[in-house]
This record gives sequence, C-alpha cells and structure tokens, in this order.
Amino acid sequence: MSVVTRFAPSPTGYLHIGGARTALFSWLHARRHGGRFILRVEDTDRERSTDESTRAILDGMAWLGLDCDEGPYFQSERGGRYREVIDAWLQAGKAYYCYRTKEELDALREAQRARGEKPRYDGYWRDNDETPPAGVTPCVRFKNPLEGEVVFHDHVRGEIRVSNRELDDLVICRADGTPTYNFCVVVDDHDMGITHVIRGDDHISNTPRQINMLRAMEVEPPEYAHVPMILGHDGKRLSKRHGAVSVMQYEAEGYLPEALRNHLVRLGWSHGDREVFTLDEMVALFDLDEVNPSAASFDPRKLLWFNQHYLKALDAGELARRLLPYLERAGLDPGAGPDLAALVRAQRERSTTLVELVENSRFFFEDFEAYDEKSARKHLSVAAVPALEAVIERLRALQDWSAPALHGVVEAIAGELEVGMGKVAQPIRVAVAGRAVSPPIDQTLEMLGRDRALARLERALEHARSQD
RNA sequence: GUCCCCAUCGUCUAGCGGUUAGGACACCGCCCUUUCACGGCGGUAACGGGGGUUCGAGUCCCCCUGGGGACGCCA
Repeated sequence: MSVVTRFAPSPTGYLHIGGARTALFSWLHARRHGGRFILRVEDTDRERSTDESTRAILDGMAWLGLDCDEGPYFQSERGGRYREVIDAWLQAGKAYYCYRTKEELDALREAQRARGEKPRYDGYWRDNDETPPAGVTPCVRFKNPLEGEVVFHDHVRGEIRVSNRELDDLVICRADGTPTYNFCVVVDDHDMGITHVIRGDDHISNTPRQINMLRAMEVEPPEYAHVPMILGHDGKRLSKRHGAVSVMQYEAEGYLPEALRNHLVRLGWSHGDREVFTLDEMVALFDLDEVNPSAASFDPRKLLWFNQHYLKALDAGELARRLLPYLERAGLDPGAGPDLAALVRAQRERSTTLVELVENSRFFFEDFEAYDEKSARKHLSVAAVPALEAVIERLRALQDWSAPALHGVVEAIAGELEVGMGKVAQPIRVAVAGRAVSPPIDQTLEMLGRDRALARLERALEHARSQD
C-alpha cells in the first residue's frame, strides 16, 4: 500500500518550529516511500481560526520547500460529511445526545478532582431514557467502549496500551452543531486514506480515543508516530520568550531554509555522525523508526552554524539572487554596489546570516557618515598620513583596477615604507569601509571601484592630517 | 490531583551486554593571517541516584528523583 501522510495544523497562529519539524518529518516519510503528502487545515474552531494564520502556515511550508500533493483541505468545508457520520452514529447507537450543562460539568470535574480522581464525563446521558431538560441544547458524545484496552504500535514509542476505563465519552459535536477536533481527525484521516499519522506527542493521549472511533467506523486505524516536542533552550516549552518561534521570522532574520531544515531534521533524528544533509539525502535516509523518543531543545547557535555552512556551500549566484530582497529591506539599491555574486563570495565567510551579510556590506552601496571611532583613532591618526599619501598617489596612477594589481600596490608601499602590511591595509580599510573590518583589502577596493575608493581615501587623508 | 511519557558532555546526538563512551554546536588554547572571518590542530566536558539480572550494564528490569505531556462543547 502506498504511503499517505498529512500535516494538519490549526490556523490559530503562525507555523512555529515544532509544527515545522512535524511537517518536515511527515513530508520526508511520504517522499521517502514515494507516497503522497496532504495538507489539511483544522479550522473547526471558528472562533480562533484566521485566514491570516492559514496564509502564514502556507508561506512557512512553501519557504521550507514542503510541497503538498493534495490540499490544503479545510475542515470547515467538510461539514456535510461530518454531519452524515454523526447522524449515522446517533442512529446506530454509537453516539448519543448529552444535556449536561457547562456548569454541571464544571461541578462534576471539580468534585472528581477533590476526590483525587481523574476528571472525566460520568456518562450520565449514555443510555438514559430520562426526558431531556427543557431549554438545553444538547451536544453529541461518542460511546467509548467501557471495557478492554486499546493497544497500538507507535513508530517512535513502541507499544502503547491504554485502558478504556481511562477514557470517557468525548464530545464529537458541539451544541452549536459544529463537530470537534478528535472526531474530524478520525473522519478525515480515513476519508483521505492516511496511512501514517505523524504528529506531536502532545496528541498521544488522543490516539486511543481516535482508534476507538475508527473502529466505530469499522475501519482499520492507520500507523502512528508521535514525535517528541521541541523545547526552548531552557528546557521549557517553546514560546515567544525564546525569540523567533515563527518559521517566517527566521526568513526575516536572514536564515536559509536549507539551514533551518537541516537543524530541524537533526532534532530527534540522526544518521550516525552525520550533521549535514541535503534535502535529497534526508529523503533517502530518513526513517521514522529511528526517531528519538525524548524531547529536544532548540539551540539557536547551532542553527547559526548551519546557516553559515550553507552560506559557504551554496552557489554564489543563487545566493546573490536571494540577497536581493534583503538589500531592499535594508534600504539599499542592489544596483549601486558591486556584482552581488562577487560580494557573496567575499562576505559569506564572515557572515552568519543574509541580514548580517547585508549589514557588513553597507559601505559598498552607500557612503557612510562617520568612521567607527575606535578604528579611526587607531588607524587614521597622523601616523597614517605617509601611507595614505602613497596609496592615493599610486592608485591614481594604477591602470588595472583589479585585486591582484591592487594587492601589488599595497605590498609595494609596505615594502617602501618598511612597515608591515597591516600598517598600510588597515588605514585603507578604515578609509573605505569606515571600520576596521572588511574582506581582504584588495578585494574590497576592487569591488568598491576606483572613484569611490579614491574619494574615500582622500577624505580619510584629510581626517588623518587634522588629527594631532 | 489522576493517568501517560522521557532521561549519555551546557546543547543536538552515536551507542543497540564487553568502547580509552564517538561526532557536531558552543567554549578554551595554538597555528595560519593585512582586519574580521574562514580553515587546520589540540583541549575542557556526559552515562541523574539506588537496587537488581549477568562472568560483565550507558545498554535489560524495578524504585526514586528530575523533566515533559494529557485530563475542554481548544486543536
């Protein structure tokens, strides 16, 4: 049988790290087995679901390269089908109307808790012939089996057994007529032919109930894999306090999808000593049965390392293309600077994100107001005057404005002045970049261009002369 | 409170009864060097505790501790 997996987020927020990892595992499992991957939006809670969230989730999936073969399906559009099953169950005695009010249920739960019991519905309206109270609109509950236990094999946890006594009769249809989550999942997973349910382990306790409902539909349950949660660096549940929790926030901060994907896949899954995986390699190697059952913490520093790794590894032309929006967002004109592929090659080993790369490269695109104070004091003092004078003179005369020729000039001047390369290169660097950090000075000058470089050198010479 | 789950360096992890407990990130040192980086080399650092089983336990079992999850007319 061909594999069908799904990712089923509820549109009540953006796509966060945990959801993205679940989606990735689900996608990988489908791809690995040549199956299909379905996206299903679980928007039965109309109060909390928003179109904006749906869009954010779709954007996040697209950015991560997790394309779906079917969907997105929306549960809000499948009301007829749910109604049909509910009516059938009511008819067959597999479900019943419950007239318990919210207040009664609260009191019941409170009493149970006070007695040290697990709070659960007491089954009052199950097989009850009493006349329904007037003025109460009932909800519908599923008749969970009273005896026996549910046993299933989980691909990451192994065998899981839960006694039906632990389970109560869950609401499948609210008083307002809308179906609830656990019920919709069951109908959808069956209708859509899902073979492997891959989801966060916070759903593990829903699984026995869902299996019971699947049995009520007289179908075999799919296979399950409950993947561990991702915790923040402090070991607590991931939240806004841990910085960027939305996948698209990482995009905004200049991370590459390759990096986030790679970091995510290594959270809970490994393949020997290997750290770096291309998408194709993940697809070829990923195995649900190798997923680690314990929760993992998200380490932003490792993500940074992956990001720089891909910055160094990816094609410079491709990265140049991806750099465009970041330049624009930074208020820079991509046409006002050097060739972008060359820029990427020069800056990627000293940048960890695209945003950082842009900031490190600002001076190539626009003039700066002032020198970095510390750098200017150190490198643009009167002591730098002779070197700057020599540099300006020689560069004016230089015919071939290329890195090798520029390198020759710097080297020659250092030799003539009998000083180290740093005594010449650093003043030039501060003069043209405004600070003491930049790519190798010959490359920096070449990319900057003759006119810009000479103008900035002259300005720096004036500055140096004025220091005392 | 009740039920369930998890447990190797700070973090991600390898390990699947016999290992000097390996790798990666981070950190520290050295080298390279015109800056910052990159790179190279080296280093610090872990089996939560207690009982078993076994000739032998990080690996299997139990308890404790710690952490997490679930207990909605939320998903």
